[in-house]
Amino acid sequence: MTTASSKKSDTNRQKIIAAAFDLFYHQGFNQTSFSDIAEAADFPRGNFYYYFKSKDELLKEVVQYQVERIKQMIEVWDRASSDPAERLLFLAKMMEESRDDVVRYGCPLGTLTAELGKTQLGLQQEAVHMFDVLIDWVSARLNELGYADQSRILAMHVIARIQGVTTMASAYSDSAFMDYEIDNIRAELTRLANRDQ
Amino acid sequence: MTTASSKKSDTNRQKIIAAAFDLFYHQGFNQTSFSDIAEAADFPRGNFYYYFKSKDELLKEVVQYQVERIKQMIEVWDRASSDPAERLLFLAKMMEESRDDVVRYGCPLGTLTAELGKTQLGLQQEAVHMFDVLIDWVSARLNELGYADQSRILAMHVIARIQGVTTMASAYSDSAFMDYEIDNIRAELTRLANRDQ
DNA sequence: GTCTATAGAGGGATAGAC
DNA sequence: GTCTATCCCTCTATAGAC
Repeated sequence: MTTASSKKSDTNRQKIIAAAFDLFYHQGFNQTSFSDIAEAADFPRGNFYYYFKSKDELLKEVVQYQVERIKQMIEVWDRASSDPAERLLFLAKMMEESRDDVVRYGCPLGTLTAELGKTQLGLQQEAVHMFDVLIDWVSARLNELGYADQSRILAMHVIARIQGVTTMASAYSDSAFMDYEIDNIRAELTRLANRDQ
Repeated sequence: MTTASSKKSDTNRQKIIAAAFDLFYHQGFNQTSFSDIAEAADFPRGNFYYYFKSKDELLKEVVQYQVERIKQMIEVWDRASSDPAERLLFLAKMMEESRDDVVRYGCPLGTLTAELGKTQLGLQQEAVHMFDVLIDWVSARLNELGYADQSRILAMHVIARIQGVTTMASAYSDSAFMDYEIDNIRAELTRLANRDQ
């Protein structure tokens, strides 16, 4: 069967992937067991291997799921404005909306790639695809603003700024610091947009 | 015995703590087993509980060990200059010196607190003491530069900048980005020192 | 296609011989 | 004070009943 099917097992797969993403975020990848996932997604523990070849395979699908979610988020931004400067400011809005989760658990992208970077480099390379989507988009906007060959490293700089904020805000459970830095980042995005190159 | 002793068991303790710090950094806390530590510090696995009550207890001592090391690093900086602006620039030098390790494994402070923040908040609070030492010191220097009540949040900002760089540089194994951002941070430290408040 | 049972390895922690 | 042996638990993964 080559066409997309919509069997019950497919919706189960989706439930498992969504539950796994939340658990990886809240507990870490290596600290999340099949039992945890089975309980959260409400299926028998042993069924896992009917849906996925291995835990690594699950991670790859979780990453793909999150990549799609990030792309959808960006599509919403792009529909809301066609001005590159305005579009970039949605990064600050994203930080505001995820504030409480970030203060409690850190950034789902940053903490996952950091964990996997220790001893699971292959999986880290998969997880980095989540960052790629954001960086590609920021880079494209900066390119429109005239930054040309500097756009990619500046995009990484912007994402790094955000990562630093999430790390310290969650280390100290400090929402006020997060708010303070969201303003700082909004200001830097505005400065980037207004400075002629 | 109330006076400090220097038995063989004390040097063994130190060996274990140093080995555990390296392993926690390279593998993560929860991914490091007693077997790993015993092998690295060359002592029998079962002896662990002669030296430490539990793995949590070991972590606390590892944090204290690292706190002392950071304090020693700062003492060297303070001896090398008495000018607050010059002193702050040692943060950039620190990044240069740890560059290769950071690109490979991330920041030992940031990745440890991020891991523990997921499900071991008590241990995270211990680990954050490592950040406290740096932030207190940066804050004191900014205070000398006239930032008064802003000095603490600006100190957190500076450390957050560094954290963001380590996260992205290690996610992408990108030394060039790290170098680029070390220059950025050096520039920001200089700006902070020169702007009158 | 769904589930139970369990294998096999490795984790933290303990008891007790020397 | 040092080390061996081992307990009990949980983990990933598999075999095979239904």
